Amino acid sequence: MTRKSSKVTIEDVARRAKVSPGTVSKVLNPSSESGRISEACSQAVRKAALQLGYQPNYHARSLLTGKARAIGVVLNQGDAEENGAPFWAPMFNAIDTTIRASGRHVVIVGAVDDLTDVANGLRFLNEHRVDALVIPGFVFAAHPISATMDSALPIVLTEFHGPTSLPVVNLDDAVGVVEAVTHLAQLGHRRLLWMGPPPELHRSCAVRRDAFLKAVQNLGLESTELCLVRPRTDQEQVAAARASLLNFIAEHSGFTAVVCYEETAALGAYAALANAGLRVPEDVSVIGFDDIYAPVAWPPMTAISHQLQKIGRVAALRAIELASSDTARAGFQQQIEQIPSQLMIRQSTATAALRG
Amino acid sequence: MTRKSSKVTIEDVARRAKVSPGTVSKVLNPSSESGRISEACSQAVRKAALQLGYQPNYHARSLLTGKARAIGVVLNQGDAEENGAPFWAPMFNAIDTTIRASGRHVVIVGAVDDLTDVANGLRFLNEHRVDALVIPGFVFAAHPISATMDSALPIVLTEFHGPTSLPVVNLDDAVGVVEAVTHLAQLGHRRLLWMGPPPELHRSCAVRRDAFLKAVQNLGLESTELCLVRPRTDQEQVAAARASLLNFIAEHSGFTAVVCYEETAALGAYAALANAGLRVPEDVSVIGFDDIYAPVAWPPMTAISHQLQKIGRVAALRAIELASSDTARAGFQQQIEQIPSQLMIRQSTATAALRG
DNA sequence: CACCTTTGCGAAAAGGTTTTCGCATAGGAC
DNA sequence: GTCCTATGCGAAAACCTTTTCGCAAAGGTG
Repeated sequence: MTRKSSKVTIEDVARRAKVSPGTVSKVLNPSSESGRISEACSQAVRKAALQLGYQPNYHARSLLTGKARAIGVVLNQGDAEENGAPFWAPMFNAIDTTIRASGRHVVIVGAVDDLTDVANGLRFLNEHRVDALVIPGFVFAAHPISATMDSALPIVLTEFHGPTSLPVVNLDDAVGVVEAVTHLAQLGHRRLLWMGPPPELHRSCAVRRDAFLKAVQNLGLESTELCLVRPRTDQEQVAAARASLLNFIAEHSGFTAVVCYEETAALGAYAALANAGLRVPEDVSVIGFDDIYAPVAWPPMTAISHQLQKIGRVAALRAIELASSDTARAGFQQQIEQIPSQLMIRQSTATAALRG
Repeated sequence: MTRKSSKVTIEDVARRAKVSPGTVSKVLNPSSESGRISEACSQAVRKAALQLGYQPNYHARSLLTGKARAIGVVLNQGDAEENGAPFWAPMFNAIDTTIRASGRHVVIVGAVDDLTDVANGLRFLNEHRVDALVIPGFVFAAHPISATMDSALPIVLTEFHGPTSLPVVNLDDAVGVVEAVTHLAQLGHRRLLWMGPPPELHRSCAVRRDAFLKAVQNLGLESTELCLVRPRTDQEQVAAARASLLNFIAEHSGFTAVVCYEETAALGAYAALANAGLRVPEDVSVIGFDDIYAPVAWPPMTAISHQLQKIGRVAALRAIELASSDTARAGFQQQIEQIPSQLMIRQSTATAALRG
């Protein structure tokens, strides 16, 4: 158990096992079929390596093979102000697990909205010679990747809706919304309320709202709409949604269920309904979107899941695939993967009350 | 703008600028004082590098210098079940920002509770020859680092309370609890309720509770205690806390404020109080701990911040420091940094009501 | 004019691994 | 006993950068 404190090289192992460095390499990387090794020799080498605590030098290997066996990931940290965007934690979780399961590792670069920072991160990833890249669409949209990146590097985009020939993994927002409306219809709800920011604000605002309106129409229901202002922080969003709905309730009535563009709006709805003396779900059912905060609301919130874990896993899988296929970049045909959003039914939805 | 698609080496640049590779290196890394370069030559090299889109090979450099200019980070992903522990997102955010600001990068390994996984990650980090390591205490406690890691590698622990000679960055749980009790006393509260798991469950359970009890005593207040069961998921914790408090209220009364071991308990308290017909904060004040969910509760929850960002930043700083000082490991004297938890006052605390 | 100093740049080694190529030895066949 | 083959292992090149050392040329001084 002699452990040389610092750097033990392949040569040290070779000396101890009384073989050549090349032989040690062959024993330790049985992949290459260039030359067989006797069992005795193999044993000796392995023993020496163990005794010396040998660990191959990652950089030497990567330098030679040209492969880093690493995948670069750019992550959206949101603003430093907000408490760190708990949003992408599940996604990173999935990416990391998937990539490490493939024997690779993750080199990560957090992207603040600051663009020079993004550029730095990308340059870094490129110098690192990672085998592939996973990039959130908003970063890609904002930064001219091609200028800094080796164009031969496989790239997978998440949540990107512009024109591109790169493989993309997107959330299909509409599926879950349709599920939600259907779920409400089955519970006997006839008059629904949509709460969300103006559709112009962002593509997803329009998509989710359109899906809602279309589903309502298809099922022969009625709907009203409450258009929200949208402050930046989560806390302000809750407060704004609450205030809006409270105003709205004072003048309108008749809806028995609310579907929200996002969770913070739904949390605001919880508060507004309580203040208006209405119970969730006995008087009004509420459905949120994203499914980060929903489980800890009371009652536990029925919500449409953003499927962050699934998106992360699929994106990582795609990246691994591209990284390993040497015939890579064969993908003339673009691959767009749509991950369906999914309704998670909890306890904020129930049979429609008879309200007028 | 001729961009050779793939690998352009320092030699290519040298050829184009009609100088030697060594000269190119000297121009591009002005750090080394071994030999001055004429302005004309410098210009030519820079131009050639730009035209070719040269980017130095990270692995070649690291192999030579023996330094990766990278810091390894092990992160607690919690169980795959839970939706990805939004908990550590702010901490990673801070670590990443700090490390990248120092010109290094982050090699990350997510630690599921699975120990063989941790071992793999650690081995990986070691092969990678990172310059320092940031490891959560629970991982360190569970895994015999010394066996796999080069012992010369600087390591910084976060949230570790066992005996060790390694530098540690911990949260000082007590400070915020004292602030919280003081805050309540100033608002006129005299009878407080503590809600938390049994103190034996975990060190932090005892520490926070003890701080609470001592503060109550010092300020001449009274307190009761509600001991909670603690299921694994956040959703179940909310439900359990709610049920417990609802029972408790039926038999006891007289407290005007609740201090909770964690946020999920506080969210449960919100729900229980509402169901019991008590308003927050008019009838009862509530204080939570961690400050992840607190901002989106309604009313926005006064909570003790776990200071994840600060812990991350300080740990990263310490790691960078150890990585750069070549005299490193000089630290005979252990450095324990205590980050004070901090009360974030929002709207779930108010002047004490007159309840009996 | 000769010699010395300074300045600018090239040559080459080092760093640790992988892999190809070729050599040597052992075993079998005739 | 000789020749051939198969098998096991060593030598050395290649990967790309950094850095030391030394050389050469230019400029200044005696």
